Amino acid sequence: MFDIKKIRDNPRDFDKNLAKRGLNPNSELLIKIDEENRTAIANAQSLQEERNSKSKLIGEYASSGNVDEANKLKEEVSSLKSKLHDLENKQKEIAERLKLELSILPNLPDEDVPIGDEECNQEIKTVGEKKEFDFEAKEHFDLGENLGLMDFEKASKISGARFVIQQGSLARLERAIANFMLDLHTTEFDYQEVNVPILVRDNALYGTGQLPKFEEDLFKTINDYYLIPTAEVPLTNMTRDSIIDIADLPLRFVAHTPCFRSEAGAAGRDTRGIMRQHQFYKVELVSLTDANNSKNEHERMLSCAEEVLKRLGLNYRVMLLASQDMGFSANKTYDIEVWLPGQRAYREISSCSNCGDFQSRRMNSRYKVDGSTKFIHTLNGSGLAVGRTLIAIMENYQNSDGSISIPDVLQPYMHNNKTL
RNA sequence: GGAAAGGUGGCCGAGUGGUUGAAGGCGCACGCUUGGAAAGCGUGUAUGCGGGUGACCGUAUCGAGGGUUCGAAUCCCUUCCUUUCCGCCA
Repeated sequence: MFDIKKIRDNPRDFDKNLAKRGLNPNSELLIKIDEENRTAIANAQSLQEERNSKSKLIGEYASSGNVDEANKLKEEVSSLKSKLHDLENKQKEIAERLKLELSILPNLPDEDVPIGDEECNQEIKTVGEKKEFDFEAKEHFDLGENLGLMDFEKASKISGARFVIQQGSLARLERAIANFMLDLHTTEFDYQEVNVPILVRDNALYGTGQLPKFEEDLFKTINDYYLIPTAEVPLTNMTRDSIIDIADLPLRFVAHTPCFRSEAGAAGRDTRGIMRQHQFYKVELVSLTDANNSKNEHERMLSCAEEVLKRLGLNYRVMLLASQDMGFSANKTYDIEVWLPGQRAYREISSCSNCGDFQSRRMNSRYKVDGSTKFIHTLNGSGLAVGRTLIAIMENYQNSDGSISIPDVLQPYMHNNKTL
């Protein structure tokens, strides 16, 4: 969400930044609505002033017993009412329209974000080596089904497409992955573990930017709750409508939750396996910082997510997303892509975004510094997507007999077994 | 699900129709006092919007939205949230 005053002051810069996002210039329209709004405010206010001052007089006349004067004024004010009502309604309508126009605009890219679509994403670094096999590496769903631990058919009978049932040691491995991540982030990286609601109201989703524009990506209950598409929603909203002392920043939260996505626009993509499910687990990192520290925090968050992959011995690369490939609320995003030998491709396993004050304006999350209040900066990142980590482990640790070795760091969570 | 009580400023809390943006307290800031600190005393201390170069003026905001009224924190309706009791329940 943008400050209309900034747009008013610098419309050309604003439009230039929109262009980086691949959007048409918009400042002219916004400024026009804003002007209408301000005119409407001025009109309504002058009538309000008249009403207020005359009503005060009525009070004075009434208390001094001057009934005639009071009655005369009452009639005058009465006659203002319908006109004032109309003006106020008109102003509200305009203000709503302005707010809607502003709320569907994405955050603008930071200056070091490459301009363009996903072709322009920049590879920042690669860590580790692609695993080589002396046999043909299988994809995770073949491995899982062959082991009898992954069942898509059974799941589809219960819930339809894009669901899976995992059993036995594989179910345990997924839990182990999540526990390992939570332990790492809480004990080594200063993140506080939080257990959050996974049903949320529209306000929370508005705050993080999923609403009003992306409702079709969400699942909604018949009682108007939404299932969270990511724990970013509840975690970031932890500071909604509040003012934090700068001494208490940064706040770092980590949560392990199921995530629910309708995958409305993804028909035909990743239809096999657990790559793209309606329901999946994710360990999510959220940091809330002051305006001066979000850039550092962003790098730090990326390194926290990377550390998970390093300790699991997985080959990955870090991509700096181009302006048109970033999510709605982000001003800068790093994706971490893990190497999947079965697919022979790098696939996204984490996305770490700095949202600046874009979300906090929507949530009204502020901090206090030297007596003045400012909007906090919000950051979120997967640390990591649990289901996709499971895929990576299965494909990278597969053996020629179809068994899967368990990475060293996970063995303590797996009864010290070495394979499944 | 039934019954009831509440939601007021950074925090606590008073306020049931009239100059109340809102008493009082806490906190915070500045000043006085002190060798220094504490205590004490004094002064100040919400936010958005509109207008003005500015001092400042106007307007809105007492959970949210609507209504009654010349005038609403105060009355009415709707809604959200919190708490208590009963019922049910993982």
